[in-house]
Amino acid sequence: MPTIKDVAKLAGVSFKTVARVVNGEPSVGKDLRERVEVAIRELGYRPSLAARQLAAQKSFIIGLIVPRAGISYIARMMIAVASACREQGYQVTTETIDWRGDNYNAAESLRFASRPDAVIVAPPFCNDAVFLQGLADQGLPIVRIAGVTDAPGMVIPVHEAPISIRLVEHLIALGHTRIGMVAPPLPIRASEERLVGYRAALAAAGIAYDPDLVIRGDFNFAGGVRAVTEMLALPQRPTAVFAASDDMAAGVLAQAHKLGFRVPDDLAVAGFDDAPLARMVWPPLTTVRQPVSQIAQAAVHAAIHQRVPEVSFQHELIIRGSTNGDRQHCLDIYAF
Amino acid sequence: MPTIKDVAKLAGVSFKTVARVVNGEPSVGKDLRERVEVAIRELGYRPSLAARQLAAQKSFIIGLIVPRAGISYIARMMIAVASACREQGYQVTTETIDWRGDNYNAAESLRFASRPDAVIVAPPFCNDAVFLQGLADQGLPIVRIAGVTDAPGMVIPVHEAPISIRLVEHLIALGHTRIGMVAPPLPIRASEERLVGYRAALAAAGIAYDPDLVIRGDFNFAGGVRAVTEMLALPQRPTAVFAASDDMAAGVLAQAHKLGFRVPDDLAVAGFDDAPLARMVWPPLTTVRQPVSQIAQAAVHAAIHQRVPEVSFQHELIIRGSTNGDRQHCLDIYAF
DNA sequence: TTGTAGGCGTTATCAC
DNA sequence: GTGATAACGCCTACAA
Repeated sequence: MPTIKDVAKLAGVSFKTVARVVNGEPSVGKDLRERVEVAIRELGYRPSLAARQLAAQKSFIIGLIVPRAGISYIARMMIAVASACREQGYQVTTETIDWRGDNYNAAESLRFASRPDAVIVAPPFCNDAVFLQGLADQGLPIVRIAGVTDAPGMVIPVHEAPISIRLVEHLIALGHTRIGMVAPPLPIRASEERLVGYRAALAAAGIAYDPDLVIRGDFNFAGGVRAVTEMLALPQRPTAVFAASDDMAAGVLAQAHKLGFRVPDDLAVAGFDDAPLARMVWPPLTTVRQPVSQIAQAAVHAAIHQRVPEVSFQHELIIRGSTNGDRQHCLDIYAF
Repeated sequence: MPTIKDVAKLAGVSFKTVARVVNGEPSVGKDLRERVEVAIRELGYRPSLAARQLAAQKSFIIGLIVPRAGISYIARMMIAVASACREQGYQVTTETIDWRGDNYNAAESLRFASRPDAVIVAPPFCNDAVFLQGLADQGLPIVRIAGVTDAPGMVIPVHEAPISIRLVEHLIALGHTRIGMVAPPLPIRASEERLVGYRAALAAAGIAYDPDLVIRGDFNFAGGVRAVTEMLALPQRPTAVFAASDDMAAGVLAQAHKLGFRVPDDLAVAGFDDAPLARMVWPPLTTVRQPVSQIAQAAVHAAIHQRVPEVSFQHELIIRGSTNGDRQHCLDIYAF
């Protein structure tokens, strides 16, 4: 493995000049710069991360903290964060925290061996003040994706109420007036806006809010199954259900099938996330696609430059067979 | 951040003694060792990875190369490899390669900035000799998960024929004689054994092999849709379909629904992988669970010690509503 | 614009 | 058993 000195020798310059070229500093003569670049290519030189880390007292690593549940959103986030980091010459190390219910091993999990320069914290941990304080105490700059509570760290704001309104408006436009909601587990998280949007859309359409039609789930398949079972047993059952995640929507769908309801004729179903799953159930799910890669880019930028960029994210309403009756398979390859 | 010298000063020993304690070398007196351990705890000292990397000329990092498609298998593999590495004091960096069809950017993708000490290569790349040679040329030790072709690197052998036989036997025991197969895309990969097992089980039961009933898919949902469409149009249609992945099985299932076939009454369906998806479609899929974490552990061991451990892996047949008629939701939380 | 000295926190080598 | 001393490859000063 060639070192900076090998390059310097071959190019006939001091190693500091090579370092300047490598780091893109402007103060290098054109001819020297070219000689150095040729030598670098010749030798296939790549700077040693370890040496840079040691000398610069920076790791060039961004930590990413995600839950172990909810694969598709995580996978998308991991991939998006990784590629955003790479563009900036950084690496990612992902810390996957077991999250079952509310019982997870907080700050202790976070003794990153790699000593990241900053950490990006995804939901739901981005709203756990104790957990975040533990990170802050380690002196780590923190970026919270979709943070809503009062806690240490920069926040990448994500607002889901407007798109949720549009989704419910879509259901209302189809003629539904009894619309159930499988809501997010806890009020203290960004996803609560999905419920807020639901209520706003109903109100705007002059439909009374019926608390019996709102049941909180746990973002898992099982939560959807349970919630819809309960709803369908009501004297005035819903004719449409909006689940706050695709996993829960899949539970709603499966249970509807099991109970013999036809979708969307007897019961319309909509989800949230546009997980791969959404296209693989039958009928495919109407849902909302999150701008994950934009969010990831903003988070990485904030992590590296200690400043949240000013951007607004564009969610997308995706209408499929589970609501509008146009029963086609979605055969596109899933784009992360 | 305390250094080894801070610890040494506090403990009143030379920093080399501290290093000996940290690295678990036996040649340290009992009293000194305890003094050092106390000092380490006192200061919350953790050795700097960067410095170790630089001095030892090792990165303590294992590279993992996975395709971008097929989320659940990847996610499980990533998590399993990461935790196996952590147990050994190593880190992982995952390189996700875009793989659509056969057109991926091979060796170029692999200039790991982190200079891993070894790389673990998952399917399908583990059977691409050119690709692997590119890695080998970089001087990287290679571990191939489920490698079957002749190529550089150690191989973690995975055999899927026996469990495939059991799966098809299960279908035969239910009375099926016309059993279709949505086969893996290419013969040159470990998953081909799924087809081999299919044929072996049919032969053992005295059922003639009908090439019309075997259609190769691409491991994606769309492949399952296409394959089953073709099969169901045959003069003598199958009454059961074994798809070589859960994604394809989901395609089979969705298309069966769309065409009005009842599952499993009109058509039984089975998959492979036990992806989260398998429990979220209706009816839930009969499938095969891969021992991913055992495989990952073996691979990590091989990567670190340059030697493949002698282990055999235990696949598991999981029977659900898509074949046996016991139509229950599987509500367990997915265990990676 | 270019080059030199010193140090970052470990491991490895060799004395004691 | 224990402890100096020299690397490891690069960056940050400062000097020329």
